[in-house]
Amino acid sequence: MRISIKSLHYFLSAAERGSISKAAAALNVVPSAVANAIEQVEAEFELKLVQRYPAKGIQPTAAGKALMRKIRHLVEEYDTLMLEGAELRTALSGNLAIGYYAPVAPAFLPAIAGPLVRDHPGVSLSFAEVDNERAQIGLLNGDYDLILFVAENVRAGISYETLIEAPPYALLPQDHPLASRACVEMPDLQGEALVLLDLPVTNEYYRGLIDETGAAANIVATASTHEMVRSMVGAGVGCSVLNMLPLAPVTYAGDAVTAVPIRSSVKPLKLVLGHLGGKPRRLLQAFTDAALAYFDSPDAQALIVR
Amino acid sequence: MRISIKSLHYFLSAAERGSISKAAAALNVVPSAVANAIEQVEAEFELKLVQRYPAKGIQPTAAGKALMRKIRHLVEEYDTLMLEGAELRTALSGNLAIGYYAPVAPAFLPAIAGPLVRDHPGVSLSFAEVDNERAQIGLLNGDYDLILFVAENVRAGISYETLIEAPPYALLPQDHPLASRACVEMPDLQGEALVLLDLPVTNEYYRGLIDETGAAANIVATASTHEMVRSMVGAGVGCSVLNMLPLAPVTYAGDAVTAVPIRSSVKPLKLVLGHLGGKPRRLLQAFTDAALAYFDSPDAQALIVR
DNA sequence: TCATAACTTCATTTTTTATGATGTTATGTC
DNA sequence: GACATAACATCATAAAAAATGAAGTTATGA
Repeated sequence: MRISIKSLHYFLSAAERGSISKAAAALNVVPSAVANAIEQVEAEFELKLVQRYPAKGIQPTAAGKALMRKIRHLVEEYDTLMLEGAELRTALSGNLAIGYYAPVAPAFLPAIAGPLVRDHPGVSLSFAEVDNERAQIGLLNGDYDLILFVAENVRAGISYETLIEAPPYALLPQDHPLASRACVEMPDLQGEALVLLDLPVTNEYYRGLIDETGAAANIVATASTHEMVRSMVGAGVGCSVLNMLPLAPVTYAGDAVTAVPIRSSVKPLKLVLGHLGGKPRRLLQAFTDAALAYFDSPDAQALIVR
Repeated sequence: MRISIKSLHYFLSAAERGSISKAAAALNVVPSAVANAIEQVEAEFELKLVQRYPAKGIQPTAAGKALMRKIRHLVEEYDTLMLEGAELRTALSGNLAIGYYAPVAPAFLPAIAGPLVRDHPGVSLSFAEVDNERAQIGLLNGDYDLILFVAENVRAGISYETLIEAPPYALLPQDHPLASRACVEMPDLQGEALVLLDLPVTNEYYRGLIDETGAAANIVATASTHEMVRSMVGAGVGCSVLNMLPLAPVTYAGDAVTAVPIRSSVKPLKLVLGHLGGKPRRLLQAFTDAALAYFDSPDAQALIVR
């Protein structure tokens, strides 16, 4: 790595123009700087690359011409890299890798992603559905540009913006006695058959909530996907406690379910957008802005129960 | 051209290893130099490219990984250039462009070129038959690596090695009265019909020689190719004065011709190998060596008449 | 002959890069 | 839980590289 790309560029510039001084003027440096670069390149390759004509200019030799082609190629590659780097930052294009832990994400991510990819040709998004831990690990080791996750046990080095705070709600079969209530409290669920979501963050969270009922919980089923829990409730297997609400009023099985807010002292879950801080790519910024705007709009209120 | 390829290389090295200190050890520099390069690259692209873990190492971000691929490509291109440059100098391969002004060149160039291309795969030679001026101009402006020409009016900047000195000889039809002589002098040709070679260097040269005959020359024909002159002589059109001799004893027309040395004060023509000085490519050096060896061997004596 | 336009050389200044010392942060061992 | 270790961070300083500017040299052309 003895010779700099700058010297190669100076050499090329002078060889192309057949003049050290013309090149120097074009490069905004003094001629001796260019002359120096030429000598440097010749010394590096140990070849005579230009013939000098004291008062007339210079002329590349046959070997010089052969090298010019190769150097021109390298310099173009360099310029391309710089351009691509600038684009990575400034252009709304390229791929954005997003990892998410948000069981109802299909209810809102399309609304955020849709306009972005529609308005900006060249933009592509990769979504990976993972658990809360994997999302954070993936962000930290460069698998994702951005993660959507729950702000519990946030790792050092991850910054985040809150998208929405989702308080727990009771999910009930439509014909359940409590379904017509405007609001319930945890003790109301005492003795009810419960179907719980069993995922890394959620199980701790729901256990804490269940403790408020005051008696041993009657957990009849757990499931690792949100929709399975919902469909269980729809089929009358039991009631559930969840935080975010899909927009569809019926389950996959076609049953209607009802969400009723829970009055509780247990804190809401915070759905956040995590990133690494520092200068973000423009595409990342655009996605972040779109997500924040979405969750700031009334549309997003349909995702929670209050 | 703000960021050097060295910094990019340092960045890449560290990002690939996930460690600044490991990279520094591999690059034989101090870790802070590598840390500096990373900051430089991040500043240049205005992007966060690596996540730093104080006591553990570093981890490229998604944007960092995207750039690593591009930088790796550039660094490889750079290494390739350096290698190609080294090869251009050291390897016996590539193309050598040769310009020549030597009417009997077909009699000896194949003997020089043949072994070279046979023994070294990857070597190719381009021969251009041009006049003495064009050969020199072509060397000076990089069209040829090497020229074979006559050392008359040699331009500044061209160095040369003498291959052979060719004294003038008389070319006679086989049945000419002078053909049996061991040696002639210019006055012997007085009154003879003459066929002369008319080319930039040669016409001046032969005029000077003809002046020695002492009387007005009887020039019955001139031609711009050596073989045309020879064939004219073979057909009995007249005698000629030439310097170099093809190995074939007969002309294209099938006639036998005889060469008889001329005792004269006019200096022989010097056939030389011209180049630009400075560090030559190895292929150029190899060709030069082969040419010098050939003209040093007894074979070459058959090309002149003494 | 002289002015001009190029290249060369070289001492000096400026900028960039590398070093080395010191501090901080996590890991793992006793 | 103290301590050794292995990383990265920071920063002043040293070393190296690049750029400048001032002569000097060599052709060209008026």
